[in-house]
Amino acid sequence: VGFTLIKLDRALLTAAKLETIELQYGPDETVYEHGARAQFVYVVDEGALVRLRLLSTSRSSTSEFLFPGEGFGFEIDRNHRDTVQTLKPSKLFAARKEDLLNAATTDRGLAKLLLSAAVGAVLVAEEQSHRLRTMAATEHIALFLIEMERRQSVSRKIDLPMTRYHLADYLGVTIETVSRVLNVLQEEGVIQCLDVRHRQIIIRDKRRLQRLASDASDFDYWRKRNGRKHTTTSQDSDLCRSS
Amino acid sequence: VGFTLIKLDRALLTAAKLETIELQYGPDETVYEHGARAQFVYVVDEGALVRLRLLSTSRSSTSEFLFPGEGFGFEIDRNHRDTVQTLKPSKLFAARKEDLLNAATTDRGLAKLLLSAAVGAVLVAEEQSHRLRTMAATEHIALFLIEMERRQSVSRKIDLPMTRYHLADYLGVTIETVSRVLNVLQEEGVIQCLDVRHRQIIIRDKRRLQRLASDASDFDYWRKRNGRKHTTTSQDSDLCRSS
DNA sequence: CGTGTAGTTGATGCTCCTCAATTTTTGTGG
DNA sequence: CCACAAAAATTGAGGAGCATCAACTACACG
Repeated sequence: VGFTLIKLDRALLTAAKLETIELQYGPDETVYEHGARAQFVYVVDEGALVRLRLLSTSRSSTSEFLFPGEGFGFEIDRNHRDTVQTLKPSKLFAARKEDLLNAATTDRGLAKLLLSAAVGAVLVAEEQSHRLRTMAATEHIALFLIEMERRQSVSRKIDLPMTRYHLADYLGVTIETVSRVLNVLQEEGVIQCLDVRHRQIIIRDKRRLQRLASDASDFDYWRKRNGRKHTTTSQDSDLCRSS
Repeated sequence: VGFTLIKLDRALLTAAKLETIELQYGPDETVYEHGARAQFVYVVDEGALVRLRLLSTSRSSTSEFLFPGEGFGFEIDRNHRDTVQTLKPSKLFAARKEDLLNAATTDRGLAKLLLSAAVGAVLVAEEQSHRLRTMAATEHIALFLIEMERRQSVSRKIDLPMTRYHLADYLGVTIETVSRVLNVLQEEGVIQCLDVRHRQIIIRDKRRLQRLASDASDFDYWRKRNGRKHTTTSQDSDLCRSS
């Protein structure tokens, strides 16, 4: 799954042949904030970023994470509705939104690409809604790990550049739950954590992880405390082999 | 909030000046199914519909409800990814997707409208994700009622044409929870149900409902069972008067 | 070496789901 | 119009799943 407030990507900006500016950021810097003028659109070249909403009183809500090749920042209105921050040192390409829109009015192929990008972003956002409605914490985290592996293409090793807070806000659970689930996944040998902060992970049993992503009802992080709940000895009920 | 897989609406189709077909449906009929060829885009003229995904094993997941003036059915790919069904007798206008796209290539204003519609759909879908992440059942249902009132413009009286199943799948809770919450809202005098099936509702205390939509921690449907939990006498904590 | 931040771990119980029984409504044929 | 069955909605008991709060550990950075 790619992403974003209109799913721009590197291919789109290349197709548009726009003048681009190269931007370098350190860790934990803000690219733009909620309310800022939306003059540019961006594509990630290196690094990792997070797109979020600042909420009134309580904590923020993470909309998505951004990796190389993925774009963000396109708005129809004059101002940004979200905030984007770097998670580690990052390199971006920025192009003027006006230039992109102008190019789209003359180049029909580009206009169609732009529309496809927007429709793609709707599909991704609706998929996320669907997951939040139906998936339990363990399933959700398992699926997240699988997608992180796909998006980072550095085979098998996953780098989680975000904090537990970002991760928890994105998945709709608490940081404690994320911590516990990752811990049990490691104890069970499904994943292996390389560093102390558990931000580098290797998937050891991808099949199992995929099964957990579609149904984790026989696998929960409190199992060790309570003992099992389903004693039906169905440790591999073959019904969910969808993906 | 309007909606949809690219937020088409009546204004957009009018602007496009396309040839449209008028369609009449009875209750519980299917407009199109998942996988069907996506040849047309639609706008609701009368009635109410539901857009959903059919899931593999378990029950379906409701993406949104559609009311007069709202559009649906736009796809970039050749096939529909969702299913749309009527909730009651409905009248639709349909236009050829090809005609719309062709019109957009010659009319730049229309192309921009189309793009705006798509970006608007992203915003709505992300808002929905945000709610599913952060809101509790009572808050979610309260907000749903408020939005239904806004969208139906027939002042104060809300018509809920969907079943409890659709409602529950849309909000990410069970039908029992929906039933219980509506019941307590009625007992508390916040709403009043006109018919036996609780499908016609009048909002009696909109302020209270708005407060519940942003924080229902001092109001829950099991309060009568357990007694209160927060005895802090903060019955109107003015901090959230955002909308 | 303290201080701060990120993350873990444990105890407790709220929130809501699950399952089952019941009631109400709708639809159908006599 | 009235049985009858099927569907929709309500209601209750009980407990699963996860949040909350608090204490704790480990590293990072002056």
